[in-house]
Amino acid sequence: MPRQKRQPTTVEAAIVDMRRKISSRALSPGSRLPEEDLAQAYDLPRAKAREVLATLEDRNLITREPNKGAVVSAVDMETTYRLYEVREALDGLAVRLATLNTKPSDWDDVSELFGPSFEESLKAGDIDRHVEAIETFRARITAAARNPVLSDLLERVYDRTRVTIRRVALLPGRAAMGITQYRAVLEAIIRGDADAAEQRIRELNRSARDYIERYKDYVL
Amino acid sequence: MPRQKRQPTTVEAAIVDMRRKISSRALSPGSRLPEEDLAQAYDLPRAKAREVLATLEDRNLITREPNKGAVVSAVDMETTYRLYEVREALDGLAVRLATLNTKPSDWDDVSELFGPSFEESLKAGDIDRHVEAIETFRARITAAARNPVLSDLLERVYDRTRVTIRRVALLPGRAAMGITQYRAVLEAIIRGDADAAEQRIRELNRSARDYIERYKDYVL
DNA sequence: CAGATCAATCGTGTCGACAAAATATTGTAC
DNA sequence: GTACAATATTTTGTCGACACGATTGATCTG
Repeated sequence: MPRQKRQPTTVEAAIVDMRRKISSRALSPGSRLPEEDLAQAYDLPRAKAREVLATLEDRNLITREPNKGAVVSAVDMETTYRLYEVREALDGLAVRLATLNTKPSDWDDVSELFGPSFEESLKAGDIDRHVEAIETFRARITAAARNPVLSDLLERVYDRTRVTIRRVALLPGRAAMGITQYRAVLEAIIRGDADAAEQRIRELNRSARDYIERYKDYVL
Repeated sequence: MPRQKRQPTTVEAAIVDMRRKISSRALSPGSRLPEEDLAQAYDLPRAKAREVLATLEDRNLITREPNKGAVVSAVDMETTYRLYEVREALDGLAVRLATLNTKPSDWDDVSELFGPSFEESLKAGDIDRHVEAIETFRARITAAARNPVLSDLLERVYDRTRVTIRRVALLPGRAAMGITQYRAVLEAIIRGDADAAEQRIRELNRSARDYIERYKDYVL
């Protein structure tokens, strides 16, 4: 159950926060989510807490059963595989659009982020920092794509893969490989080569998916 | 407001039906959707009617304002354009997967549907039949792709383009062009050429989008 | 007649209460 | 101690009532 917080008070804010909590595993699969707890946590009336739950259910983040309540969904291997199939296509489009919509200097700060400090945080075992850099890059790509429909769908997919991403980053060799691949994507974007950029992020997703399949016992 | 129907009684059924009503313009943009009307129409308590509204809002089919209520959203040109950008990528993936997952004989019935009767229904001005054939084809593709995540996202996109599709089919020359293009897609699928099939449905979507842009005053 | 003010109405927002179902706990018998 | 039955508790489901905001229409005034 989420902890107290007296600020949000709106259904939208509660949904955003719950998505974050679920996709980051601050709430783990199987956790129960009583309406009353939600209502208290976000200072909402129970009717609105139910709206939040209905929305989360429609986003496939929780399942609800009549007279039993809501529990956080687990993501199985099959679904993860399907999520990555879709991600490959959507990320590809996002990167393509981002390349077409930006000029090289727009990526100066990301280049900085992907410089030596990218390896350092990894060597220091700071996975949080590593993942955060990647999330920043992806957020920038999504924004640069300037397609709200795409952003919306990608967020729905990310919400269901975020935890897996984190675990994949811990697998032997994966993070180092990721660094190389993300830099390759960024290089193509800066170079203005949309085809190459799309191709490279597709490869990146495929290789992440391969890792997940190979190490599924540790990741899921 | 939706008319009475004493069967569904479940939130899920109400959502499906409302999605259909909105995307088919049985409910036009700007229509108001009072909670009480929804509740009566589907024989639901008001609390569950609110869950339906919350879900429809999250799917971008309606907008709600505090103390005012819900109205059916209009889809503007900009959004339509973005929807088609995403469709191109998702349809491409769906067709690719469908090609890989099927054998030629799986498409016998669709071939029948896309035979001479395809032109006949158009010549007879039977747009409903024409559009229905296309929807059947797309449903088959989605099912053959065997990716629930993809199906889910595509439905969300279709819900927001369905009306436009219908109107595009009425534009001069578009339907005839569509017939050729859909047949080309089907041919590539049957031939087992996933690359060609994906390329062709992407072209199809692009050309539909071009039509929409050219005739936007009549379509939106 | 224009414009402001007020009243009535409609629909949402919120609360409280309780029924109904599922689950957990306790009690009892063997 | 186990198995089963009865009971208590928890949580969802539903209803009714009413406050509040927004909108509409009527009335009054200059």
